Amino acid sequence: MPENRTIKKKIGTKENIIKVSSILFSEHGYRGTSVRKIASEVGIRESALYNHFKNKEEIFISVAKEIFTTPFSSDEANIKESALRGKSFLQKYTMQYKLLTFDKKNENMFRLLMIELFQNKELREQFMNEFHNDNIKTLSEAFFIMMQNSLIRSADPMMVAYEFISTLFYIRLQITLLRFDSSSTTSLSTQFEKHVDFFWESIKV
Amino acid sequence: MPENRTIKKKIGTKENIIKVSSILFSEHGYRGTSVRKIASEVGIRESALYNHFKNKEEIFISVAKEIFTTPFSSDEANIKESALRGKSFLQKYTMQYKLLTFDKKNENMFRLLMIELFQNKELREQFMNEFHNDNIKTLSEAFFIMMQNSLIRSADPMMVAYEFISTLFYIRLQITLLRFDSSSTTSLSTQFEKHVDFFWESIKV
DNA sequence: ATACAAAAAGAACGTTTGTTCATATACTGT
DNA sequence: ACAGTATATGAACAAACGTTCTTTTTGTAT
Repeated sequence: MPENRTIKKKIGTKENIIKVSSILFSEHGYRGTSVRKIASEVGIRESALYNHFKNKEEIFISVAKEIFTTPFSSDEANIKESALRGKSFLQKYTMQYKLLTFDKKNENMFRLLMIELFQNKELREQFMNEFHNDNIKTLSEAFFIMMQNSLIRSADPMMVAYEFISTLFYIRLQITLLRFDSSSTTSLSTQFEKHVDFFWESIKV
Repeated sequence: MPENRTIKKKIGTKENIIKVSSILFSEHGYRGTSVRKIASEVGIRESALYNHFKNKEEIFISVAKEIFTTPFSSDEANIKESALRGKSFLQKYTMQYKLLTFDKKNENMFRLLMIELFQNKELREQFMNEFHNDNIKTLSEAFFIMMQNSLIRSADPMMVAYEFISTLFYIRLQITLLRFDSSSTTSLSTQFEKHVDFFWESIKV
């Protein structure tokens, strides 16, 4: 059983299609990506695609599945403990967010999300629910704990979480935009840390 | 000379094309809008379009011009005075931003911007320059004045402006998303005001 | 080696796309 | 009323699109 032939050739065609498609979709969008382009990039004819997927939309669905499957905040259980550390919790959280921003795969998926957001109702709902609400939930819990322990001033935890996450999102969008044009992100890369500093000064008691 | 025939019929065809196109583009994007669809919506044949525009892209350019021509902050001169009023300046600024968010025309242009942002390099640059930097410039000036007059705590004015504008943007994006699906925005519509309140509490001295 | 299933190729299909061109109609100034 | 220009029409085009066939090749289990 020759597992992998030369270097890493014998990767399944189906996975290859998804991989190639995720790059193309995240660069040119759904409409801007033709099945012929996908096929040629995979190295097969377009008709061969249909041995693996029913149609183009099914390919997109397979790709889009990965948009929201981010292993973010793997340790939800011990939020209560880490939230007690106040600022360093925010720093850790932000660092994870920054990592996603610069991670090639997550970057592509974020770009795809932005491109198709207004073209795909399901994506819109997932953005509002999973992407937004999950983050708000996690953060507001942490802020609530900080308030209980008088680490930060009293306010609506959801509101504070909203304020915190919105800036993270905006930084991520700008960085993703710059990187799409291969522009320098040096002036923005420290924005994450500066945001935490500013925000902590804003809420600390 | 019969100026306007029945009600307001004799509006020029060219303006009509732009008007119709701006709606279609902002709903389905550039690729998702065909010249035939535009023509039929205007009430002419697709060939007649080419009497007014060289090609499809020229139509888009005419539409896209209106994205950044927002009569925002009409009174840039008296920023120094209004900034002295501290929080009420932020409230006024935010109210203008909120108005744009809910204004049908500006809403469409914002949506178009978001849809085409990753498909159009020129749009990306304009977003970073005009859309972002102009706002940062205006706001940072105001914050600088507030600091000079000890209305707010000392910090990098650009940084403070960035923090302030990023949340405005995020609220706008979410509202635009919800309104696109005709969903209720009641829970979000007060977010603008709450943001100003929270932010002022964060920076006031 | 043979048989069978999976995957790829090649050709073709019906649409839709943006655009062009020759022709017809409508409007405007003299 | 007439000429000239601007605008609309209808037909046609070449190219690209997603998809569906039939046929060939490949890989695998017996």
